[in-house]
Amino acid sequence: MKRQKISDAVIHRLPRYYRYLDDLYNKGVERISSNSLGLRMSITASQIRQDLSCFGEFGQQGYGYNVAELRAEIGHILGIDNGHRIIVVGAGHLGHALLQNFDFGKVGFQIDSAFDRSPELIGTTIHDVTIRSIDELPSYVEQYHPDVAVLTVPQNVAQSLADQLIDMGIRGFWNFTNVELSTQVPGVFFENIHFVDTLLTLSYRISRS
Amino acid sequence: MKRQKISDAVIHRLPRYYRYLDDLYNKGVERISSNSLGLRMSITASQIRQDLSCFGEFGQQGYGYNVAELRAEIGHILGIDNGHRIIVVGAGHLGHALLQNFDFGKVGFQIDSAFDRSPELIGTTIHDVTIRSIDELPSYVEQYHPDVAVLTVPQNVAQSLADQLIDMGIRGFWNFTNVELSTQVPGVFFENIHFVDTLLTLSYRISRS
DNA sequence: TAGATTGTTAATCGATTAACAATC
DNA sequence: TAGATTGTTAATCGATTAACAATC
Repeated sequence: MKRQKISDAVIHRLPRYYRYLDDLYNKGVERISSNSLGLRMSITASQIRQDLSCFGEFGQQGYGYNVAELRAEIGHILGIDNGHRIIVVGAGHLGHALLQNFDFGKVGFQIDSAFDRSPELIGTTIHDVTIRSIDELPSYVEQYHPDVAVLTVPQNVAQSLADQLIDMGIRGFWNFTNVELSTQVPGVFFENIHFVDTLLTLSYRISRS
Repeated sequence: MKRQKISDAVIHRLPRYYRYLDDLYNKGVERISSNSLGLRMSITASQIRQDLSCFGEFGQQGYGYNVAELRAEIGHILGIDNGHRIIVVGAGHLGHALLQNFDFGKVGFQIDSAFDRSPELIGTTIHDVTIRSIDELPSYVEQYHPDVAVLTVPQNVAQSLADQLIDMGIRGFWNFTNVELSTQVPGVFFENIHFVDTLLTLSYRISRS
């Protein structure tokens, strides 16, 4: 096992590995070789072995990988078993859609609460998650120390809200506001979701085919 | 200008260039050098010039780039001015959120119609887009020839629906179903949006900080 | 003109792939 | 055991960065 900085390329492949292994696991597949996994994922067996070697030795010569085991190992690397707590800030349509459809528990996130400013939403429940007033956010965070915030609020409040949340101790932002957030505070991470980028990539591809 | 295959790395940076240039444009900035753009975007000036050189010569020695012009050029490369037509298939919460919040027009997509199976939704209007019965989909596509379909339907119908849509002539899928879609048909492209991947990347990062 | 900044070529760096000894 | 397949080292390939002549 190599001990060096893990490249972004590798990190971004991990969730995909996890998805495929989870799928195999749910189908009851017991073992798989880097070769056949590579075939399914359209990548080389070499790359899979190289990637995994950054984190340890999970296979066995002549056998391959045990699906359940490798799935668990990659899940562990991704922090799925850390019991991270997450809150949803902004319960408009997008926040609503995520609360309704996204299985936070499946990737190890415990979702406690959602927050909104709109009086009609406060007190209602989506998929067992209660929507609270945004005014309760500071005391809530102080008490329960969630790790990550899903940001589905209007653009104009995004950065200032993020700054407040960072002050309160939030360390990760799953940011759907289309504003590129940033901070000076170390140890805080953003995943900025830019829907428009993927649609433009698609636009590019169909434009020259 | 180099004439060669454009790498995926370059293609995926184009939408980001467009976003930054659009922002500068809206702020009324007239010109920018590769150096100062690179500073803003946290990439090297060299990379910007190298990337742009795949598509033409858009700058001027001693001056830099005209923001409005470069924005328009990259928009053109991305196919923003092709007047692509797009439909939304599935008007649940996520489809609803996209119809409500996403500015399709801003990236050159004309959104005509949305489709759902649920009787309560059929006939209603979100943001000027009428939701039609999914039964009308074939005749609609035949008549209006949309290019791209946004897929926000349940997982179990995703692939079969995609196959049907491909038969009808749809060439691009903005796929939010979390099913990795594919086809043998050439000239058809998928952008598979995996929310879970980005959240897991975030999980990874906060887990080791 | 002089200074600034491009587009492009060459150099470097890193990521992917190939090869293979080790071993289950 | 023999065959299969790993983990790792070396080779290749491609992407990023640096350098600079061209020129606005």
